[in-house]
Amino acid sequence: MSIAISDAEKIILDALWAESPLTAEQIVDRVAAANGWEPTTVRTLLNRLMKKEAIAAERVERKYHYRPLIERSTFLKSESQAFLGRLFDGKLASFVSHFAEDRQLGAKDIEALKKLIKEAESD
Amino acid sequence: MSIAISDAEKIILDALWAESPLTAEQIVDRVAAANGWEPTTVRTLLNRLMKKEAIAAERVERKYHYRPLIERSTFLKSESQAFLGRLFDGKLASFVSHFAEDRQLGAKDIEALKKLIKEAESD
DNA sequence: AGTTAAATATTACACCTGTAATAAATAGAG
DNA sequence: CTCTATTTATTACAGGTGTAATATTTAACT
Repeated sequence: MSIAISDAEKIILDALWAESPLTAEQIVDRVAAANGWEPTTVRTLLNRLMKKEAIAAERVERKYHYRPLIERSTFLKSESQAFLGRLFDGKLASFVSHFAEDRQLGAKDIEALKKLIKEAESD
Repeated sequence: MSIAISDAEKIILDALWAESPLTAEQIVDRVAAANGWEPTTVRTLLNRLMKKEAIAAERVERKYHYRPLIERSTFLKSESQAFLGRLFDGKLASFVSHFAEDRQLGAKDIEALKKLIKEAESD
């Protein structure tokens, strides 16, 4: 089941992936207002992430300095794989195809895809 | 928040998308063993899907005949959008790019992507 | 009409998640 | 040494989810 990070927990991880280590207070500053959270909510999420060993903390004076233990790219990869597996039989092409059918493919997406293909082929 | 169908519920929906209407018993036959579920578990999931109005049932004699109320493609679309939004800022290209970086793009994927691009452009 | 078998409906229960409030520890101020 | 402010830790609580067991309804049989 991948790494089982909840949506709320991921917001904390995002902050730590952007910059770390951070103290609890700094994390509160970065995410609480934007999500309408009380500081205690952020603390709870930090504790849960600790328990899951998704982050670690080092005590410096009286404050903890938190840093991520799992890498962003690892997380994205496992979530992506879980998503494709769950809905599209693990196949990227099925997913993109479904997307295209729905006419949700924008010009920008097409440009990006072309570039990726070129890179993948020249490799 | 899309349609909020849980993983277990989706397994039931998959059966109904493949064929419908089906009776509870027929659904049990199709999914229980494969998932290690008791028949009552399947009933519970059917009831929850009813409450969510994801499926409907018609009583024929003494059995209900279930059918999906949400379309598979609608569901896939909303799940896909939620996934891209949650992890890749809503951008398909970011997702594919992350995928490519990881060298998870297979020859088959590239073929499929090329075809899609051609179709999208000739459109 | 009473009993049984089949089907459906209700209830259960633990764990996860979102969202905190409250309690405890500890360092610094007086 | 005691009080207070800061920080961390513990507890809470409702709703969703996985996974069922039990209870009720109902149609059919004797």
